[in-house]
Amino acid sequence: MQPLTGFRDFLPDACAERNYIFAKWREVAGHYGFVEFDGPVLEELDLYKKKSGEEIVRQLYEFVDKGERAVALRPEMTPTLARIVAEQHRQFRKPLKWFSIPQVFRYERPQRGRLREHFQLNCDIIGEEVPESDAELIALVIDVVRAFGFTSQDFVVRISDREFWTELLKLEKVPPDRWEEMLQAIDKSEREPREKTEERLGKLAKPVFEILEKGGESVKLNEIMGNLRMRGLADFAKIDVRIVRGLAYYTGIVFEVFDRAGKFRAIAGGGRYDQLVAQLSDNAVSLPALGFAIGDVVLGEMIRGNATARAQMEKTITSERDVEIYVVVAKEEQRGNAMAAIQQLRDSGYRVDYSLASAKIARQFRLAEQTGARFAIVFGDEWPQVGVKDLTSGKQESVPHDKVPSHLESLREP
RNA sequence: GUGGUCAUAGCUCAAUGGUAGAGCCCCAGAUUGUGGUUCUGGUUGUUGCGGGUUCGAGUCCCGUUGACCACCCCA
Repeated sequence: MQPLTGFRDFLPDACAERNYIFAKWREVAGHYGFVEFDGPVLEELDLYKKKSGEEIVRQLYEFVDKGERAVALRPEMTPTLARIVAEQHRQFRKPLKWFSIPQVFRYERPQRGRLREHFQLNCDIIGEEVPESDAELIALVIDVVRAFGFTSQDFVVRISDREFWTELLKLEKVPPDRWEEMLQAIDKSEREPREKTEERLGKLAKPVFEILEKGGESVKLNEIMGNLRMRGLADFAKIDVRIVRGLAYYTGIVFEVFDRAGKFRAIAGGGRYDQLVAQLSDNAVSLPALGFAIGDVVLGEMIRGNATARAQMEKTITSERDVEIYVVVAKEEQRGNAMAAIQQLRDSGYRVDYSLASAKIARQFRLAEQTGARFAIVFGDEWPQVGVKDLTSGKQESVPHDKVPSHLESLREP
């Protein structure tokens, strides 16, 4: 039996990596004053339809439950957040700075960096419209990636502004109902042959390509770059108006994070969605909002593909997982005394392991080695003395059993 | 949804159409109380599944399931 297509088992090594990633995410979000929330994995299908239209249903894990409700596994966190905020925002001072680490689902064929489920860090600021909030959010995404050991040599945030393009569309008198189509064409221009994009854009092709070739900018974009420069983060970001993002709900600044080597798909993306809360609450509540998401799959691939990031991860995982003390029961008659010591050491906060079944001494030492223990404590004929062995140096000392805790403390100091 | 590549031991992989193997891991031993390196021995398979061709199929053909990669789409 295997897991379903596109789903993962997390064996201990994979689970340790996942926990490492989550811990870094929580740590950095905390540095920025964000607080964690969560919501249901299952939502009414309408929540997603309302936001993205019927065609999204094709990629949704969607079904009718036993109460005949049309439901879907969450494909992203933003609609849930917008729903919660529309209902509950009065309880909280603005702006809200919230993050979440949801597992999200999509029904599509798995491929590199993309499965049918993954975890993502979502960070959102609700109720603030000044560009400083856009800069703050971008600084956060930069610091999230930096936390894994990556530098400005490894990744870059490409920052754009949908308003930059909608201004042009207004100027060129393109009817608003065709804006989304035009934005999609610009979004695809990097990945498609020029002729195809020209065809999509029609009379807009000429001005758009002029801008793309000489590089666009705006007062707002320059202000955000200036803000990042003050933080010393300018090397991690650049203005790039080619970024538009596929989702229809973005209204202003949008950005995506890429590895500089271009080996992976976008590792994070986000932007401003000032209308979404109003849209989901039928205009009962209107709050400006912005957020980003970064997934665990591509980030994990990138960490494993980078020597520095990988070493940092492995070191952290090892130091948190290895047991510190392995108790060797050299004589079965000593098992009772060993158990008492094990309980005491565990109460003191040590990670302690031992062989549940009786085993030869050599095997117990091999197990001590394999669990990564720094010390072995041998219970045998010397009782009430016990042997405390430093497994790194191989040196063993005989210590009265009741002096073991203080002896370990003295060895631990340096 | 479309296309390509692949599927052999727990893991990584061999095997001209002719008796299914290696390394790693695991287990046991090398004068009965001390790990890492060594040496010796051992366990492990309906060759993903179902059909077909053939005297004979892991190998060739068809189907199916799954994996990987690309496209579509992008949260």
